[in-house]
Amino acid sequence: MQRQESQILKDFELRTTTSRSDILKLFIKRPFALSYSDIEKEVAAAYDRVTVYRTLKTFLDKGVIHKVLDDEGGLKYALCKELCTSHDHHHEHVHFKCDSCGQTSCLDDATIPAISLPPGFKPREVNLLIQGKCNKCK
Amino acid sequence: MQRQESQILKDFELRTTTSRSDILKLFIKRPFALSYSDIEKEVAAAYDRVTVYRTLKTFLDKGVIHKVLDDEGGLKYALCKELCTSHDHHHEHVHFKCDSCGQTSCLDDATIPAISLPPGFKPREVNLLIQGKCNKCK
DNA sequence: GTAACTGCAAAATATTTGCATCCTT
DNA sequence: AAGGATGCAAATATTTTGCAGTTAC
Repeated sequence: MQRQESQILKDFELRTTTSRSDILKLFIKRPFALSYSDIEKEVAAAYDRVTVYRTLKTFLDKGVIHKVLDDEGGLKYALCKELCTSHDHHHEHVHFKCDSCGQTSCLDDATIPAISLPPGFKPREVNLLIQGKCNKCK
Repeated sequence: MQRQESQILKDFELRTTTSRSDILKLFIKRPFALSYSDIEKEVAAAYDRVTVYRTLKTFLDKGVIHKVLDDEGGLKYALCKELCTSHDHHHEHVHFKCDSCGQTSCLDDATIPAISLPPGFKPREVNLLIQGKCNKCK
């Protein structure tokens, strides 16, 4: 069963406002990473640019969404999985960006094998971005 | 022996200009990834912003440097290894960003183990960003 | 000499901040 | 009621484009 927007907001101790609900709905509706401008385009009629910026920042701070690296340098964002709460976070992200359709999706199943680092290096977080052809565009 | 700037430019069939040489020197001098503004700061007195943008773009296009993902979303750049030429490119990048000193370095030795992708996905390029403490800051 | 490169000005984009007003709790 | 959230205006920051003058080959 899919979590409802309002429930998510409550879980993260955020006030329920229409802009937050609407932006959250976007993330639920689209199962891949969204950039700021993707979001802006969808809600521009309803909300101010600044509100979108601030909403995303709040979501990031609270851990509702996480950053997704993009090869172009622009950040994208995606919903954290059910498992993530403010206290318990996943720090391994595997994302796949399709060269054809341009969509970036989270590969929840793929785990990152241990990388042997040079002596003295201590990993805290790992981000893996794979680019290529996705299963729909091959 | 270290490659000279002018030799690198020749190798990539680029005209030798002072701005290109100077920016290339920066990359040689500093063995970690530089952001646009890192570079701008160093050469602002000598060259126009636009020249820096265009020089980086040219270097990227020709394969002299490659993009380095950054957790903040901003792009960084680093020299490609000796092995890379316009024709023969490495498509696996492992980078380590230190939480303390903020420096991002290429881990040339580390290779990325094969990731098992869902059926239908074909990888072309892989970028791995590890964040944590580097060997100097532990 | 000629195509490529650079600098300057300006346009186009992107992001942030201050403040008054409105809304959720 | 009170603090948080929003919208608007405007300040900043970032990146791109056009064009005329300069330079490497």
